Amino acid sequence: MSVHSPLDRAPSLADVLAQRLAGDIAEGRYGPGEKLPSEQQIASSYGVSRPIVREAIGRLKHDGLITSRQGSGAFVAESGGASVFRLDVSNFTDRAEIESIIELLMAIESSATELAAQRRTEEDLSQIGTQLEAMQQAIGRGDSGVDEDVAFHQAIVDATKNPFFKDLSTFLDRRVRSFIRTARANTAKLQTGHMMAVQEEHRTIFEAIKAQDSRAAREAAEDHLKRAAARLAIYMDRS
Amino acid sequence: MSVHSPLDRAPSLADVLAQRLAGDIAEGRYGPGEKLPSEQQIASSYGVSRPIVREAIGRLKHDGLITSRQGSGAFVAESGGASVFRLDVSNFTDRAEIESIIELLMAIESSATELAAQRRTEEDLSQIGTQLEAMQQAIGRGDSGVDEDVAFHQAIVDATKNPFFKDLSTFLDRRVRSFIRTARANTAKLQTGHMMAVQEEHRTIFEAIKAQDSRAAREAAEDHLKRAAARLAIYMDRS
DNA sequence: TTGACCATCTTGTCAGGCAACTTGGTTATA
DNA sequence: TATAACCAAGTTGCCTGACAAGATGGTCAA
Repeated sequence: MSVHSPLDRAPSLADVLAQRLAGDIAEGRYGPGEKLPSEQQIASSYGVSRPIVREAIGRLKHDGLITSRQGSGAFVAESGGASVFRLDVSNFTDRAEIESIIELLMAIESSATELAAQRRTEEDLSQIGTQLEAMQQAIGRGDSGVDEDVAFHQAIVDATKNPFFKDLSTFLDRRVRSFIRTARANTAKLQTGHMMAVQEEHRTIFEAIKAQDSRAAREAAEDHLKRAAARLAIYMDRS
Repeated sequence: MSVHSPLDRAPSLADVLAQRLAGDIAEGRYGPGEKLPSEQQIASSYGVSRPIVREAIGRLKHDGLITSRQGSGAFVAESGGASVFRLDVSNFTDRAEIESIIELLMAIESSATELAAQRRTEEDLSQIGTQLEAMQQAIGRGDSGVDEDVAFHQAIVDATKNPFFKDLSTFLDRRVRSFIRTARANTAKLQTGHMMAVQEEHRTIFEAIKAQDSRAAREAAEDHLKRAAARLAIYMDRS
């Protein structure tokens, strides 16, 4: 039984207009700092109403592609490109895309673990330890332990004090978590053994962070993530 | 002489409304799959007009936070959180933020270099080699070589065949590049020596990728990026 | 009980208009 | 002539009102 994707509706006019304008900017038809035509002109030249133009421009503004000044006009943002990066993983069914995401997650988390080992305070360490313990108890209860697993990694990422690592990791974790959940549910027989292994790997990471051995922390994280990815791949091959 | 930032204007109504709605969703006031109030209701309850509500909702839709169906209503996206990640580095003046970005860039590029060593085709290798050569010629011409430097790393990231690495790295490079440019310009006396060193480090990376030695590639990339960050830090301390 | 049908609600789009702000030229003054 | 005040046109920000298209729930007839 498969869940139907929400069958992508016809994109709204504002959508296609925003995309066309973004394309025009990307292709350099409007250079950096250049003034865009007025909303009226855009509206008439594209054959849509001004509210549509406003909506499209508002979107580009939101993405940092353009800035507008009341009474003056809308201008393409300075210095090559947006100030906002959009990571769009909406088509989450493609296996290649999932693997790409997991790769990105591995890159982030292994680096984060290394940094965490260098920077962790005593409080960070206690937080991570708490999550490690929570995972242990989840195993004892026979829970899936996915939430505790994610929380453990989140605690590590928090210790880097780098908000970008944190936000990106939170986002990627969210996107991957449902996969992990179903994977663990569908491999119920192997679950206990797997989770004991996971916990062992977590403990190795924890000890490295505790010892502030960044190199060991990175290697332990890489090892753990590679194994985790392999465990996930087994599930994906089966389904 | 400092360039004034465009002195952030009063945020538009749609902006603050979008932020409030996003906050409501993040805090779980509207659960996943739940239906939002109608545009009319939102408009009257927030004291704004419907076009403003439309603009705000359109923004959230753009970010994958909600989906709307004509005739039915707007619904919070399923499965915890957006399908689009926004990396906002608009306040690029804060030094801590710059360092965080550089850290992220280092994490991405060192992992990318490792993957590139594993996956590079002959064509990838020749592309990377071409950029290495271009950098050499830029040094000969006395150019800054920033563009060639970036192109070299881009060629490596391309070889990973991972679009997320590529897009993220392109974006981060763009944001950091202007800094590097000014840094090299302001350290003109050290420039030649620095660039020879850079080129040497690049060659080490290239050789590792050529030999498909992923471990050596990662270490060379890490070494190079750490040195690059240190060179940048020298400039930032001076300014 | 079941099926067709319709009133109602909601979103998508449009038209027109007013207020606030910017800009460039015009005019009056020193 | 040069300068300063001023004004008119253009532009964005926002609003009201309206209609079309699609979805939903209830009603009524078979």
